[in-house]
Amino acid sequence: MSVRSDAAAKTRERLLEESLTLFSQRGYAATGIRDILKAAKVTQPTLYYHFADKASLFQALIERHYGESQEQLTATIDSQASVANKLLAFTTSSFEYCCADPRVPRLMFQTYFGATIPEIDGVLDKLTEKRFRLIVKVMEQGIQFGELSPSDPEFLALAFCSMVDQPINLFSRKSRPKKYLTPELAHAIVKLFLSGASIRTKNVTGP
Amino acid sequence: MSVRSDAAAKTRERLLEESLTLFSQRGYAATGIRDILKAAKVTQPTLYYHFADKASLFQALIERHYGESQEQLTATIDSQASVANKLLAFTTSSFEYCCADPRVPRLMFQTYFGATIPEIDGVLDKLTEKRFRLIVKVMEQGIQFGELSPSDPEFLALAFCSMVDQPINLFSRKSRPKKYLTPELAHAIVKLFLSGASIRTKNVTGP
DNA sequence: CTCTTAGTATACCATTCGGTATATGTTACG
DNA sequence: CGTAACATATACCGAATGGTATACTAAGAG
Repeated sequence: MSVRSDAAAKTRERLLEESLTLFSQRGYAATGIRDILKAAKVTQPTLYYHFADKASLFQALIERHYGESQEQLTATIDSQASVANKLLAFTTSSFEYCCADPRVPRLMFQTYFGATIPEIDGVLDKLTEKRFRLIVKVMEQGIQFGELSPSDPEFLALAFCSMVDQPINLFSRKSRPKKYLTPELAHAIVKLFLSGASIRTKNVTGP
Repeated sequence: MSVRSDAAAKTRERLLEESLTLFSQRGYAATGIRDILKAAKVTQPTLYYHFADKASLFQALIERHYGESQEQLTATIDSQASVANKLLAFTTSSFEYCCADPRVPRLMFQTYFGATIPEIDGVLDKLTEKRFRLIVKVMEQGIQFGELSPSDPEFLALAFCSMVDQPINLFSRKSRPKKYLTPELAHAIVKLFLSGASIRTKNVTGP
């Protein structure tokens, strides 16, 4: 790494960092290139030296952060043996990741659930699908090994991901996600998913 | 109703109808006033005769449709006695409402979860809060009357609403929401919420 | 020493945005 | 009949958009 290209990497980094802040706050469409330039203290030709256009900058941003979180998540799940613990690890890890830098989930959810942007469309689809498949696998294991009652693993994954992601989505928009996305909440979600909310009276399945 | 004001109501209606289609597809920011004019076959001064500005048109649109769905939902819940049936009615009713016109939930979720739009901010907050409170009440009843095991009713409502709303949000973006948001899915969600996913082995609470 | 990299500053482009102005027309109601 | 409601057509506004062009510079690399 030469001094020259090292400095270049730093400006590139500054562009990504500042655009993360702005995109996550105002969204892709409402964030002007000039806003980013001002925040990163860079002139317009410089931005177009590092990135082909606005969409490329955005895409680079998404892919970097999604890759990060995906790796972390996979490792955390694999470190656990039982399905219950895998799900708990998935939840707490997702919560922690959100609390560490709420800009990231905020950008993701906002882009995924917000208005369709033609230039960006489909960028997130493959990435979210990958994360979903991770949980489907866990559910399949759970059914196979007798931890979960036999049912559609895709349905279970959808329901569970909903219970995890919706709170992240909601609270990452608030001022203090850390106040809400606690380990206690993670635990409560997993427990509810596994055991349900109803009072269980003499409902025995075993012999 | 005079003939005159009746024709006026029809143009107003046409503006709302076409803007619903466009806003739900492209979102508020990306939908230009000119797009709406072209679709509704109306000139610009006419729009500004009926609505003060773009934001007012949008707000009128939101409030109309949210009011509709809210009334329907409250009535459906009240028509049921047990908590289990209330939750099932809430879910199926929400699904049906989405299938009847996916543009509506699509607009709602997109606006709520999408990028913050200063002119619109807070319009949906009170409305979604109202819907949430509806479910909190049901949970409180369920705990009080011994149908649900004692726990935080707000947490239960959050989890349940997540399981219902996230699929609506996801599938209202697809081409055929009716294929996915079936009564069977509604039933499965309620059952999962009440009974959980784990195999229940000799887990008796009663005497 | 020269060439390339990574930048700056400034100016400009066409297009679109939400919104307004003005002037004209139709038509139903009092 | 006259007036007010509801509409048309056309033209315009300032501001902002994403993106480009030109000219110039600092400095490390070969």
